[in-house]
Order: sequence, then C-alpha cells, then structure tokens
Amino acid sequence: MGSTYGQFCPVAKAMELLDERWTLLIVREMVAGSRRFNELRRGVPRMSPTLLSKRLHQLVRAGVAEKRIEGKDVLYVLTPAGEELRPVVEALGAWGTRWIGELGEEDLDPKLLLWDMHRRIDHGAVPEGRTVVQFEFPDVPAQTRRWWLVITSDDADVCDADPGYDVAVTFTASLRSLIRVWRGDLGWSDALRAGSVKVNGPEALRRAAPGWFTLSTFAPVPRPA
Amino acid sequence: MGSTYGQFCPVAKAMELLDERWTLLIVREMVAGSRRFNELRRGVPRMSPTLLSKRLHQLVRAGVAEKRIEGKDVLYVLTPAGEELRPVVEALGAWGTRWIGELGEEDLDPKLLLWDMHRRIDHGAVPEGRTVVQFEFPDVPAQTRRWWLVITSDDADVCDADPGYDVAVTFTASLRSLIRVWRGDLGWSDALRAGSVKVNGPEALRRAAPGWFTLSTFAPVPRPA
DNA sequence: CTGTATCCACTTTGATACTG
DNA sequence: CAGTATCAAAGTGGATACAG
Repeated sequence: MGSTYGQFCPVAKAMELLDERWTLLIVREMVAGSRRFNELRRGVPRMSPTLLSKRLHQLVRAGVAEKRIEGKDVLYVLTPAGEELRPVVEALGAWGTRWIGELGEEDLDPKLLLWDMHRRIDHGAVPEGRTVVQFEFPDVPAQTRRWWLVITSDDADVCDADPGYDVAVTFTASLRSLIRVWRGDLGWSDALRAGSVKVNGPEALRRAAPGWFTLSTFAPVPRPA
Repeated sequence: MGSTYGQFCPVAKAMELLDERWTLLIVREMVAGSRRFNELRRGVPRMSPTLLSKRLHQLVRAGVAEKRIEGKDVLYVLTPAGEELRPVVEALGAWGTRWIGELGEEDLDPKLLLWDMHRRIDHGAVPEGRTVVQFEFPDVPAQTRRWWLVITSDDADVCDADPGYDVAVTFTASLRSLIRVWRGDLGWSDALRAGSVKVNGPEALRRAAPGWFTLSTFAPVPRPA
C-alpha cells in the first residue's frame, strides 16, 4: 500500500490509495469498460503484469473493484465505490485537457490510440458486415507504422499485422496529428483541409469514415480562452 | 518530476504531475487559502521543508501556482490552472468522505484538527473582543493534549501552550470523537448528548460554542445509504 | 488467459541540521 | 520567515522468465 499521510482529511485518505503510480489509470480503464486482466493491460502497456496484479489486489482490498470469477472468466468489476470514482477521473481528464495540451514524443503511442479508438466506434455508423480500416503513420518506425481495425456489427479488433481482408479506407497522418484530432485539440475538418490527416478509399466511404469514430471522452471539453 | 506514463490521455498527463506524494495535499492547502511557506507547512506537517520546497517548485513549473514576492513577503498563489484543480480536490474529498470512513490512530493529529478549525471559524458568531477556546483530549499524550484557539474579530491563532488569557469555554473529548464531528461523521448534538464531546463554561457560551465553528468542507457530503 | 516469482537499479522520502 | 544541504533507508518500479 501507499504509505500513509497521517491525516484524517478525506482528500488525504483518498490519495493514500489513489496517488500511487498507475492506480488511477487502471480505474480509468475500468471506467472505460475494461474488465479482463489482459484487456486492462492493453490500456496500460508500460506496466509490468506483476505491478498490474499488485494494483488490482490493492483496488480489491480497498473496495473499489471486485474480482469476479465466472466460469473460466476472471473479471475485475468496479464496485459502487469504484463507480463513484468516475467523477474524479472526469475532473482530472477535463483539467488535463485544458491545461496540459503539450505532448512529448514519448506520449504518442499508436498502440494506445488504436486501443482507445476501437472502444469508441460508432457501430451504427459503420457499414454492415466487416469493415477494415487501415492506419498509416509515416513518421513512426516501421514496426508500429501500420495498423488495422477490423470492425463488425458489434465488435472491433486492433491488428498490428495485415489481417488480409479488403481495406475499406486508409487513414494516413502523422501520429501526432491523429492524436490531436482524437483528443479534440484539432478538428477533423481542419485536419483534413490542411492535409495533416488524409483519408483514402472510395469517395462515399472516405467521406463517411471520420464519422465512424466517436472521439475521446474529453474531446468536447472547452479549452481555456 | 514524476516519471511519465507515455500516454497522451489527459488523465495520465494530469496524474504525471498530481500523483506524486503530497502534491495534491499542497494544492488542497492552497485551495483552502494558505499562501506562505510556513503556513503551508502547518497543513502538511509530516513533510520535510526540503520536499515541500521541491513540490512548490514543481507546481510553479507546471503552471499551477505562482511564486509572488511582495515586499518581504513570499506568497504562493494558485494560477487559473491551479484554481481549476478545486473540482478535483472536491471530487476526491467527497469520495474519501463517502468511502473511507475508517481512520487509523495515526490519522488523528490534533495539530491538524486545530489548524483546520482555526480556518473555519465563523467570526460573526463568536463574541466581540478576544475569545479563548480550550481543547482537551484526555486520550492523547501530555505533549499534545491541550490546545487553545485565540479568536479575535478577524483572526485566530492556534496555541499549544496556555496563552494566559481567560478561557471562555473548554471542549473535552477524545480526539477521535472531535475529529468525527469535524468530518461530519457524527453530529454535534449526538456527540454532546452521548457525552463523547463535552463543553464547559458559562451556560450561554457553552450553548453557543459549537456554532462558532463551521465544520469541514466535506462534512455535508451525503453518506452512502 | 491470468497471472506469480525474482531480482536489482533507481528514486524517493524522511530526518536532521543549518543558512540568508 | 523562507528555505537549502546532506545522507542513509526504504520502497518502488521495470524487466524477464515462468506457471497453473
């Protein structure tokens, strides 16, 4: 456990749990709907599994999450106390959006972008059947330059290798630009007009494709004047 | 600085700054109105001055606080960005109030209770002139058993030694009980009726004294059913 | 798939004393 | 009042391999 502050103040008591590195990001992942160990891992890929395991235990012990075993599935689910951390995560995200716009190179992880996007697909807007969207980041090392989303009516998979199916549209952009769009720092239309994000594919799909993705939860946060 | 998460998510970016030990408690103190170094120290007495100094520098560098030198005074003042952390502190405090009611012995610090109380005195409710309120915690080691608040029309001082003036009323309680009242875990009337907090002094003052203190900001937070 | 075990380098903190 | 200097101890996290 994090060490104690020796204060009865509820802010201090809350932070004894929540100020430990990674803890609140795990809560964020759970708030976003992740429930399985390896699902959570994909949201915090720089964490070692050991540490993720430790943090999950702490959250369970603190009454924030519950480990639920259903048949062969192991799920970590927020308790009511955990669910009530949503406003905390939202307040932090809104603040971060407004006051920490500058991103370093090391903040730009395509893996996380795709993982985020796959969770926020507007399945109603995507064509019926299987739709494959390709992403190409010319500025990124070959290893992680190309990604695919395989979207079906109720699911989406992130692939870092060509899944082999026909590609509906391809997004080509610097990683930073697409992340800026995703975060709401840059509008789709501005990005497309300026050419910092390009969409290739049949006209109809190309026009529709930006609408397939609901942007980050924090994209609508108003920026400081 | 706290190490980075390598994530563009605004929650992660916010936590890179705020998840460091003590940081948010300092922000809490500033939100509560403390501005001078030694004033801040009294709100986080377990911090070494070195570390407080370091944290203040970080907050300044992050644009959350501003170091303002006015004549011979050095003040740390929240910037607009810092002021906007108030909702974060409030969300955390509300959550902590609702879900972390259990306090360990080491959380019960009379120094912090008195420091908190002196900030929330309802000066309009206290009699004119100088009013001295004494606190006695029979369960606490002699060193920190007795405290005094010297209240004037627009100021209040915390003393750990008898200031020598006439005492208007004396509160006698276990430290835990008075903290529970302060936090809103236990109502004044319940505490007085049960005798876990006692007030001594002239009848009129004795009756009025609980009204001299506005309870902790989080006392009104509704508790889980 | 869901973790645990191990190990070490590094950072962070706390304690204490001291200064302009 | 407003901090810095110093230093040892603790703990934290990262990497990797492995297990049920």
